[in-house]
Amino acid sequence: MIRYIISIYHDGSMDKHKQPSDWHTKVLAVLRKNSGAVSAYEVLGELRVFNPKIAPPTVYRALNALAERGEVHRLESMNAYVASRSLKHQHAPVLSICDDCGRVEEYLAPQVISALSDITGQTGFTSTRQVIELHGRCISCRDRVTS
Amino acid sequence: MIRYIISIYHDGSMDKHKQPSDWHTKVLAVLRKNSGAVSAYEVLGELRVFNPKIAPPTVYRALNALAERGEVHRLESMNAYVASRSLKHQHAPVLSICDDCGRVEEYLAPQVISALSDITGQTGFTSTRQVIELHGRCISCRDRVTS
DNA sequence: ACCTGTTATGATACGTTATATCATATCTAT
DNA sequence: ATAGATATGATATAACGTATCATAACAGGT
Ligand SMILES: [Zn+2]
Ligand SMILES: [Zn+2]
Ligand SMILES: [Zn+2]
Ligand SMILES: [Zn+2]
Repeated sequence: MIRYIISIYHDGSMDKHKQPSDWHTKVLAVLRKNSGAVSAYEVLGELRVFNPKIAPPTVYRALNALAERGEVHRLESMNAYVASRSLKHQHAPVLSICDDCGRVEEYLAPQVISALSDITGQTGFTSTRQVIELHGRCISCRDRVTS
Repeated sequence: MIRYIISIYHDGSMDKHKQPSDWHTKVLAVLRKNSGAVSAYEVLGELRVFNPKIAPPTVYRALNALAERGEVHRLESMNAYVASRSLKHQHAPVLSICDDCGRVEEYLAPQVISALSDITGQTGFTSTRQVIELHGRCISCRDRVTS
């Protein structure tokens, strides 16, 4: 059954919602613009374009929701976030972070995950979340400067 | 050549140093007392026993120095610290963190590290630091509760 | 159309984690 | 002694994250 609903707003709140309330989409767009890590407060700054009064909990709620859906990854070693590159996540990604240019790449590495579960299997530890982050230097940064 | 030095303090500063200034040792002791993650500010709290006026930079300096020497590990996914268990680190450890009891274990896993360098090797990324943290449930917590 | 319980969003305030900066003290070598 | 390098103390503030409560939107039953 399809219902057509005309919402009635008892105050001016409808106006607020013309500039629509889907922050998730906007947060994701900010992250996708960027090839590297973006902090929650950087996202917050960019979203002030749409609403100068936006507050941290709005951003963190969006980031957490997107992370649960696998659309963004939190870079635990940087307290920052990055948009996901690969569509499906069978398992946790390996994230490489170039400390020179900030670029983050994402790899699906079943061998790594299974090597990890070999280890934990021996000890009885049951892992529900894997954080695998590699810091270093990407190939273009290595080519760019002599060292 | 051995030199015997009698330090001369032009003010009362010698008294401050009877309660000696090696915070590194004290920070490490606090972490070793604990089988799990300890936040920098928890360490700070414990060190107030020795000097109520101790400030965050002192603790962070000690933690960073200890981490560089491999005596403690920073748990990036918890913004906390743990004393190292294994004496020598040929390479980055795998850290398992029980989200129930907080216990942290440390594994040396050459297979994991080499699986990781296989991946990055293909892309030209040169990794200088590896963060590998597993969240989940340790065996004693699994046995303790039915689930 | 109304009531009701549930979920999402807005808003305020606060808690936690980390560092910049500058002053002082200590050490080392000359 | 002096000077440069390194470590520590002290203050302030920046950066990151969440608890809490109020309001709004949504969906189901009457
Ligand atoms: Zn991804
Ligand atoms: Zn780079
Ligand atoms: Zn260790
Ligand atoms: Zn446990």
